[in-house]
Amino acid sequence: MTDSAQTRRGDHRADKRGRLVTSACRLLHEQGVAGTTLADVAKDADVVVGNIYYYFKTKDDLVQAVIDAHGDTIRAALAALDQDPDPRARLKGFTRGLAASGEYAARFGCPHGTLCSELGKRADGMDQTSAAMMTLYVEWAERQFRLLGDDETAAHDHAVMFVSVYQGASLLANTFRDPDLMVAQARQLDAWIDTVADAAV
Amino acid sequence: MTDSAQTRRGDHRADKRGRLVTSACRLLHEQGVAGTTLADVAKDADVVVGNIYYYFKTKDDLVQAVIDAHGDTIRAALAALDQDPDPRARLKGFTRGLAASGEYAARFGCPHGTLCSELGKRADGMDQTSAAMMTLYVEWAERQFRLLGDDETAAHDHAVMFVSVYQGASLLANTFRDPDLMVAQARQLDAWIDTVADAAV
DNA sequence: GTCTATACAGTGATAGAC
DNA sequence: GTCTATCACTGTATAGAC
Repeated sequence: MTDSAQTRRGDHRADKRGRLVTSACRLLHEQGVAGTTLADVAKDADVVVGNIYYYFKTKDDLVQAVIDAHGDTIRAALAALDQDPDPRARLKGFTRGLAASGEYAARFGCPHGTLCSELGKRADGMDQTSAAMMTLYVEWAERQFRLLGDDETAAHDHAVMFVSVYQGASLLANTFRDPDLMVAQARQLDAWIDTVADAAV
Repeated sequence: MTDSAQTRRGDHRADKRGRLVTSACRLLHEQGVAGTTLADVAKDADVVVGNIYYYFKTKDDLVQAVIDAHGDTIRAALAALDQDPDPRARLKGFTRGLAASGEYAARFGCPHGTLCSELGKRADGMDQTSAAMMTLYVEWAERQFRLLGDDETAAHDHAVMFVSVYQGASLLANTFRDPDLMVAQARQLDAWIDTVADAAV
């Protein structure tokens, strides 16, 4: 994210770095980290494979760039939801997005969740940086529950529950290849939000 | 599971097949499918690597055997919970198990969830067989919610929500390396079960 | 049934010309 | 900055002796 501004400055066709990250973003989601080769990324971005190493020192470096890009995406999406002044409406705006992404999740799961799942087994630093994506979700939800009247620990627990359902539903939608599952779970989540919000006040 | 009886019949030290499945079970969980080589499994099971192919035609065959073994484990665990006559107590027995497996989940995630996550991106048949593990959970929970008074669709949606929280919490506990997260979410799930159960009757 | 040796296909990464 | 060629290595899988 520190260099994403630099990445975007030149939007000429010569912005190979940006194209590599965009392609890697999609391919890592669809095929997983281990299942995606640098040759795959290079081909999709229309870059010669050896040239990747001019922009990224190692494959992990490219993965890191993808994680940073996801961070930007998440921040932007949550900022859009923050337009609404009502915290409960914000949370439900989130679940509306969930339901809408059913087809997507059913095919490949949540891009951030599956990435964390795969990197979570590693003991090097890569697992910690992917955790930052989930932290964005949790802290955002935490703020909403605080505004709804929760104390600090309640807000945290509710926020984790909120994100858990999101991630769990994405996993199950993908496992069962069922987009409607996301729609149904978004409804469940809405009902749960109401019980929590009503109890908090 | 069809040949698990055969596997168990001879418990001599010569039961190499059983040892291979046991080792693969653990290693696939800790390192992922792609991250685990047949050499890893062979070494852990104290079997020469070339010999694996006498028992399993391909690596995917071994993965399939692991999935079948997980199926047996899940069935046994759920059957143990069924000893309790009260469906609500059964569900809470499940969440107690969740809280207890915090350390485990924090290090490597849920063995079944991470397996589904990784295989879910594949388009061959392997993704469907791993889905069977999740079906076991969902159908079991579905039966409990039916007994609590839910109609068919409500029971299904509640069951999926139940398993979603389980899976999502496991993912987050692993992502944040936080065993306590599972304990807190087990409590959240208990509270949710109560609201659902009380509303159903 | 068990083991050794090895074929074979990638895959990440580097060197160096242009 | 870009490209070609290639290295070093790993991983699945097979052949065949014992």
